[in-house]
Formats: sequence, structure tokens, C-alpha cells
Amino acid sequence: MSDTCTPTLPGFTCGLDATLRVIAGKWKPLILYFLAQGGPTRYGELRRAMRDVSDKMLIQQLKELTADGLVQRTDYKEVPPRVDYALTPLGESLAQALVPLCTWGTENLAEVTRVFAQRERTNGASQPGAKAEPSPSAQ
Amino acid sequence: MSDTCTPTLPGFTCGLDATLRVIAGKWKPLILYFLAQGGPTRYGELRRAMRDVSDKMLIQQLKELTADGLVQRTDYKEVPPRVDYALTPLGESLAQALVPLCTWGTENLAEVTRVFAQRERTNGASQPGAKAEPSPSAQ
DNA sequence: TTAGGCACTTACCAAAAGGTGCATACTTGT
DNA sequence: ACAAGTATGCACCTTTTGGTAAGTGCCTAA
Repeated sequence: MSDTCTPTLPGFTCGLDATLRVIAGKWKPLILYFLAQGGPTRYGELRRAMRDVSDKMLIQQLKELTADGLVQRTDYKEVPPRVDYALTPLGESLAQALVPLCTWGTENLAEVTRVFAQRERTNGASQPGAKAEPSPSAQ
Repeated sequence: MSDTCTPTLPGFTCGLDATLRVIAGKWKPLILYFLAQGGPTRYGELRRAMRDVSDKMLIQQLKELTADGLVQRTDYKEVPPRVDYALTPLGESLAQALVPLCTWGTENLAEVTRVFAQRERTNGASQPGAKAEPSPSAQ
């Protein structure tokens, strides 16, 4: 890692820290991902595209991304509500910076998968009360 | 974002998702950051370098990173305990993938800083007791 | 008329993440 | 003898995060 991670910044330990705080949130990277793929996307589409996300969560994350200047919300003040979301230039640059992480995850998928299988095994084994969750529906 | 974010992977929505789950944790990116800077680092050094981290947290994150094969723990079985941590090749490749995020954070520091100041202002504004009771006995 | 889609909002809760502080076993410095 | 440092473990508690379910106002299709 080079010195692009300049320490002692205003509120962050380094640029990496700052970035990670911006994209912190279960669905934000995914939202960025979807928006980076196609152009402006309507709320409902996004909602259906990202399975397992609730309205509350999606709206919340979109609001933050919007407030943070990463996505732009367009509200066509129409009769049945119509709103769409798109990346701002800032959002697009961030999406670009995420590409290497996508790549890393994809290239090292085997290891990562193994690692997570391991984690689950370890967690399950150390539970004294050992309660068997029937179907912990994707998280 | 290109198609390095191949959807429909084993347990993840995309490579990005996988990566982010690996580095999830308040101190992990920072640990990676420090280890990427210099070579093997002793526990105590790391501890002092990252101010505001507790033993519990640092140990916990180091354990996970070790279990995940990103860092290597070396225990010289000595009289006063001596242990050091270093990045594995996998850890180093991940650190490399993090560089663009460091860069993005640094380059867009002004915007990011503004954004966070904004967030705090927004949060702080709803704090005064002038509002309705938000149930003080939170769980 | 009733059902349903749209883009949200709200109240309430459970789980996870993180933090504090004390304990360990052993050694060195004072 | 006693404090301090070494790398960690453990119990307990608070904060943050995420999830569920319901409701809002408006409009259209059946």
C-alpha cells in the first residue's frame, strides 16, 4: 500500500478509513453496483433487483447516498409517484475505485468461500446452547 | 463498474460483496494498512500504533484476519510472550486492492469531510429535548 | 367497490458489533 | 515485595444496525 493512505487527516485515520465510512451499510455497495451497471433506475426496479432488501433499508441507504452526494434522486412530480436514482460523478468515481475489490473478490472466490465456510463451522461448534436455526434466510 | 462483479456467486451477490464481508470490522482495514506499511509487527506495537483500539477488539480482529488467511501470526514461544503479525500473500493482494479506495478517500477528502460534518449536524439537530420522547429506556 | 401498485414512513424489536474492565501466568526492573 | 509489561481470555453491558409489519395518500385496473 502506498502513501495514498496519508495518516492524520481531519476526522479519519486515512483515506481508506474515510472511504469505508462512506460505503458502510449493508446495501450501499450493492446499490452503487446496480446503479453503475445501467443508467437511472426507478425505486421499484432497484427494490426488485436486490432481493431480500426491505423498503426501510433501501430507502434509508438511498437517502444517505443521496445526502452524501453519491447518487442523485430525481422526483418527477407525477400522479402515481415516480422517482429515479442515478450516480453522480462522485458516485461514479467511487464505483470505479470499487472495481479492484470486485476483482479481488472474484479472483479469490475460492479462498473467500472456504474462509466463510470455516467461520460458520467455528461459530456453530462453539455454541453451548446449540440451537438449530431451521432456515436463517440469507443475510 | 465492469463485470468483475459477476452476480450469482455461491454465497455472495458479487465479488465486491465477498470482499467487503472479509474486511468488515471496525479495525481490519486499518490493521491491513499498518501491516502493509512495514513488515512483521508485534502485537504491542500495533496496539500502540492504532490509538483508541481496545485489546479485545484488536485481538478479535487479528484472530479473524488470521483465520481468514490474510495475516500470519508467529508465536515465538518465549518467556515474556512474543508474537508478531504479518500479511500473507493473500493479505497483500487485498491490501493492493484497497489502494484505490485510499486514493479515492484522499482525493475526495474535501467532499467526504463536508458530508460527515453534514451528517453530524443532521443528527445533532434532532437531539434537543424539544422533540417528542424517544423512549429513554432503550434496549 | 375493492384490490393493488407506487414511493415512501413509522413504531417496535432482535441481533450484532463494539467497549470496559478484570484476570491470567510469567518475568524483569526497582 | 511490588509494579509494570507481555499477549490474551472472559463477562457484562451499551450502541448501532438491520428487520418486520403496518400505515399513508394517491391513482388505475377489474
